[in-house]
Amino acid sequence: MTHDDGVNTGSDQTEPKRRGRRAGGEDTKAALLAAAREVFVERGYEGATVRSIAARAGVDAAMVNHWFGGKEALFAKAVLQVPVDINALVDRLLDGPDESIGERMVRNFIGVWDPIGGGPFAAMVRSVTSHDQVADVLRGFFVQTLLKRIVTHLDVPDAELRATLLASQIFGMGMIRYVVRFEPLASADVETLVKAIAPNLQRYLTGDLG
Amino acid sequence: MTHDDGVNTGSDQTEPKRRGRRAGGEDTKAALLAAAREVFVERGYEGATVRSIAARAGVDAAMVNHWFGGKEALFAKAVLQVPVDINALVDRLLDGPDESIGERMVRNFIGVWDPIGGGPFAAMVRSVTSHDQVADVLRGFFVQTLLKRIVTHLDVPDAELRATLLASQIFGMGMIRYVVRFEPLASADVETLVKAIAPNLQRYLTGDLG
DNA sequence: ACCCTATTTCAACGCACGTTGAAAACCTGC
DNA sequence: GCAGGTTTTCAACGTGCGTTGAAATAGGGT
Repeated sequence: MTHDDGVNTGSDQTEPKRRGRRAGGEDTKAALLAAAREVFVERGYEGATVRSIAARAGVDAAMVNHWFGGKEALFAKAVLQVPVDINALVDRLLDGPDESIGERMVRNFIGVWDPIGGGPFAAMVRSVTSHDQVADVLRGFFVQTLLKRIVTHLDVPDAELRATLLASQIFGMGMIRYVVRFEPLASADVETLVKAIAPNLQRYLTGDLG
Repeated sequence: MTHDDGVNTGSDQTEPKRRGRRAGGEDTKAALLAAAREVFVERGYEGATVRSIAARAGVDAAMVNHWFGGKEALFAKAVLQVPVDINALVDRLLDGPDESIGERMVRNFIGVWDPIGGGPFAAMVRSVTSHDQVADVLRGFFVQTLLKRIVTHLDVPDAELRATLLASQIFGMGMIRYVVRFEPLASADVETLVKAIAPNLQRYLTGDLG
């Protein structure tokens, strides 16, 4: 509530918007996708209305149906394109000595999410917990592209268990830092977190679990 | 969509439901609370409609307003009554040698959430991520009753940081096990998790973070 | 220039939501 | 057994949603 979408692009003329095809440079399909990513991130699936997305894109709500066929389809197209380039991220993680993978994980995770403010992280969690269809998609996605690559790179027993333990610590750090915001972890600098958390990740990766 | 609430309690008589006060034994206020907890857990705040909650309770939707004053108030009453008795839980955690607090944390956490299926845990997360008002309440609650007591019991530097690190690992384990359900962690038995996670918790509690 | 088609806005539909006021059924105290 | 209050259902309201069909406007081909 109490939040209005700023749509005015300056002109305060009272004439209705012109219809018909836009001037050359515009691409409403791309504008809708960008707006959808923003609004889905801010409000979650149910909270993000087609009308607000269209308003953000500066376009009529009917365009969502015309270009994507409906809200559901737009959501699929928009969200499944959101995830950061996970493969490149895993490359960076695995590139280097195995003894410092934990440290690189902490640095990369914070390096990715801190600059964009953690909002998208909270949105991802919101999607996972509130929209079963997308939860399944994201689950499969993470398991296949992230965990599987790490697992096959490690030459240790119980690789799958180690990978999920790893995920639990990273995910938990994200929850505390970006979603529930417990201090002082939420405001701690990278070096502090690396020194505190990396050794525990390292133990999950290559240490003795049992 | 495509999901109907089964409300029929057997009789297929076409006569409308009788009005007026119920027969003696019933307590619709309690029935609404129970139904609300279930439906809020299953669908989240926005997804849980007043009508579906009332239907689950076998009662008219207007009862929500009559007994609680509205959906918002019902949500507050229902959700804020969910949390397990945290104080008793902290007692159990701190009762014993400091060297095995980590192990007791894992055992107690799993002992609490596993029997109730993890659904309420997912609901808590859903509440935190989708409803700011409740997020604040829960945040204050956890910080004051859980973290503060552990912090004052520990005689170590950086107690607050240690407490939040602890929370990150426990919370993350809950997310992986109950919400996103990554295997094999989601199905691992308690002993496996104790051996894997407890040492890391113990390091956060009493180890060297520097 | 002219038609044709793609693009866009507009107005309206149907639906589901939370909420409300009044009527009906029940219980309690006298 | 009747009066008064409590509990419950019912019907309706207003709102906002996603979606739809038609009208309006622009560009592209010939």
